[in-house]
Amino acid sequence: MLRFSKKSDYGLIALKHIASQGEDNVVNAREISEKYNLPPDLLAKILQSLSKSGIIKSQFGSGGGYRMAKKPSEVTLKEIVQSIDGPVHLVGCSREDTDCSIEPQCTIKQMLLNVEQKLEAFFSTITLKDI
Amino acid sequence: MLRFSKKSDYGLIALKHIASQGEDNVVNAREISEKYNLPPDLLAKILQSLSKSGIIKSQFGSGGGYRMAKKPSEVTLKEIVQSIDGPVHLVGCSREDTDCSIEPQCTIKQMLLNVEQKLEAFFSTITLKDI
DNA sequence: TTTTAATCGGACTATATTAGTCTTAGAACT
DNA sequence: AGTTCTAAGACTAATATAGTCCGATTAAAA
Ligand code: SF4
Ligand code: SF4
Repeated sequence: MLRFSKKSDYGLIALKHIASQGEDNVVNAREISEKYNLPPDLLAKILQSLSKSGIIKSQFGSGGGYRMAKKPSEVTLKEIVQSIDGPVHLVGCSREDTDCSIEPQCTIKQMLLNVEQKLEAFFSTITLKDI
Repeated sequence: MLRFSKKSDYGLIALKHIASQGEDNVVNAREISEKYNLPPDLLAKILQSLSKSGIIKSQFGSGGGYRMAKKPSEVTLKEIVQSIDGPVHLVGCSREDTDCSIEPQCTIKQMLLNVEQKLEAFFSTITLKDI
C-alpha cells in the first residue's frame, strides 16, 4: 500500500516537537508521549534510533532527555525515515540481504532502481524545517 | 521500509510482457508465470485486478488470455500500483476508513499529505512505455 | 455437442512485517 | 542512596502480504 510506518509517523511528530524547543532545551520521552498520546515504550525506541543515527543527542540521568544534534534545515526526511525504518528500497533486489529468485528473467529491475533513486532524491529535498 | 509489494513487482513484469506482444495478441497467465517463474495463482489474481481496472482486457475461454486495453504510453505507474495494491497513502489519516486517534494533536498531517500528493504526481509521470 | 483451456471470484492458509510491551542495566542529578 | 532518565534486547500481539485452492463461468476447438 506504500505507506510510512507508524514509527516514522511518530518519529516525525516527536522530532518536530524537539526542534520546536530550541537548541539547548532537553525534552524527555515521557513528556512527548503524553503530549501527543503516543505509546511511551515505542516512542522511546524511536528516539533511541534517532539518537543512534546522530539526528538528536541524548542526555542521560535525571532531568535528561533529548535535544537536536543538527539544525532542522539539515535533517532530511530521507534521513529520518531511514534511521527509523531502515533504507528505502522499492524492490527486494536493491537490498544486499535478499536475493530475488526471478532476477535472471527480470526485465524491470533497472527501471525500478532508477525510480527508487529519484524517490530518495525527492525525500532528500524535504527537511525538518519544512515540516 | 517503504517498498512496492511483490504483487506490484510481478504485475509490472507481466504488463511489460503483455505490452511487448503487440495490440491484438493475447497472452495467457500460465505462459507468463512460466516464462518469469512467478506463482501462477497469484499472477492470475494480479492480472484480474489489472483487468478490472481497465488496464488490460481479458478474453475468456480456450485460447483466451490478456491484451492491453490502453496504449503503454497512457498507463502510469501510479495507476498500476493503485489497481494492484490499492491507493498510495503515506499516512493512515489520508484514508477514509482509518481514523487516527492522535489526529487532534497531530502537527504533521498537512505536511505529509502534501508530500503524498507530490509522490503521486511523480508516479504519474512514469508510464509503461518508460518501463 | 462435448471437451478443453482459459478467466473470475471468493475463501482460505502461511509467512513476514509492523506495532507494542516488558525487563534489566547504566548514567547523571539531588 | 534514591530517583529519574536513556539504552538495549527479548518478547508478544496485531496486521498486512504472499500464496493456495476450488467451484463457477465463458468461449474456442475438437
Ligand atoms: S523481480 Fe526484478 S525488480 Fe523485482 S525484486 Fe526481483 S529482480 Fe528486483
Ligand atoms: S499521526 Fe498525524 S499524520 Fe499520522 S496518521 Fe495520525 S493524523 Fe495522520
